[in-house]
Amino acid sequence: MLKLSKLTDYAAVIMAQIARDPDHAHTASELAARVKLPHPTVGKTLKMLSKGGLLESRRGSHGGYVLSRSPSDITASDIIAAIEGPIGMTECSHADGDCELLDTCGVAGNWQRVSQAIRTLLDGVTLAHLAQSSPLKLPVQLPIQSVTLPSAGEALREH
Amino acid sequence: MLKLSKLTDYAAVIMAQIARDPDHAHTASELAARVKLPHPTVGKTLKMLSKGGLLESRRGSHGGYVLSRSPSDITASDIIAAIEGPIGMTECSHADGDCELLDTCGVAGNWQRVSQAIRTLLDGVTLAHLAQSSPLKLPVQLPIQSVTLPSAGEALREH
DNA sequence: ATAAAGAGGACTAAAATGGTCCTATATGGA
DNA sequence: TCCATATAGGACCATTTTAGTCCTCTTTAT
Repeated sequence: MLKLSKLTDYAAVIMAQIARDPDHAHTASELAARVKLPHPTVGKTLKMLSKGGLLESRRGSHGGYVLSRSPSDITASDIIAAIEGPIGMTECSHADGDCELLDTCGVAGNWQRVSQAIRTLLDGVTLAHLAQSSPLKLPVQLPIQSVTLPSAGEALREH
Repeated sequence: MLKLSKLTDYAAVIMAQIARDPDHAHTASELAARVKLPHPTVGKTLKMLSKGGLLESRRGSHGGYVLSRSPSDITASDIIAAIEGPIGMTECSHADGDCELLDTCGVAGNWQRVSQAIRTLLDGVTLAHLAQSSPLKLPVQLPIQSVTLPSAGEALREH
């Protein structure tokens, strides 16, 4: 279902919490309590976000985590990539893909375009957006169809 | 990684095969040979696509599968939904979600918007697009940012 | 020194996924 | 009519992925 993993989901919620109070460090236990999830799980998630460069950590007493950039400079793509690795719909979406069906497949290139479009979309959603409590006011119909369809209709007739 | 399942991947390839030769029925064995995948797996995939209303099946000798609509009326969303169920990034993206963290979460509504945007994007990609052998010529940068960002920046300052 | 924190990784349990196979049913043709 | 060829619909198992826990080590403020 193109679903995010639970960990990614947690990550978003946790990042949003931090973003709403960005001026001091937050510990794993504090966040676990606020988000009502078990401490070890929250800890793990925070470590991944930190490794992914989205959080700065401070060890020792009075330690914790702080955003490494402003909420508007952290994107949904960043968060997803930190937990799940590079975003792509198919094996062959990333460079290292070694799909031996490539010749019979015939759709690889097109899926890659679609992946790219989704990535671009997620690049446009920032932590600042996610953290705001009232829903984002995106237009229900994005003008994507008008971008992809005309060229596509013609392209179909190319061969 | 927002990845499609392998089955969905197969489904797309198989649908594309059929779309390229839409005028007669294709059997599971024929498609399996063409796509170089095991017959049982292809059979399973075809059954799902048929149950999902994307293929019409004819039983018995000279049976097989035909597209139930024209390739330009079958979308990537349709294919994904037929194999993986409703498209949504999070549990709470669909109506039946029963996430008990909703109050502490604070990002649910926003993820739902993002899901919706992705769905809209995938609605705009048809089987006709996927089936064409030369890559879709989507602009690398879709103008999504210019749609989502301005309103979002203001929305942030609302509270 | 000590208590409070994160780093890193090993480990287990549970769930999803991929893949196979079997039986039943429908259809066309000899 | 009978047979070969298809799909329909599940049951089933193996594998992988995911979620979650735990332990030990290092860092840091008091």
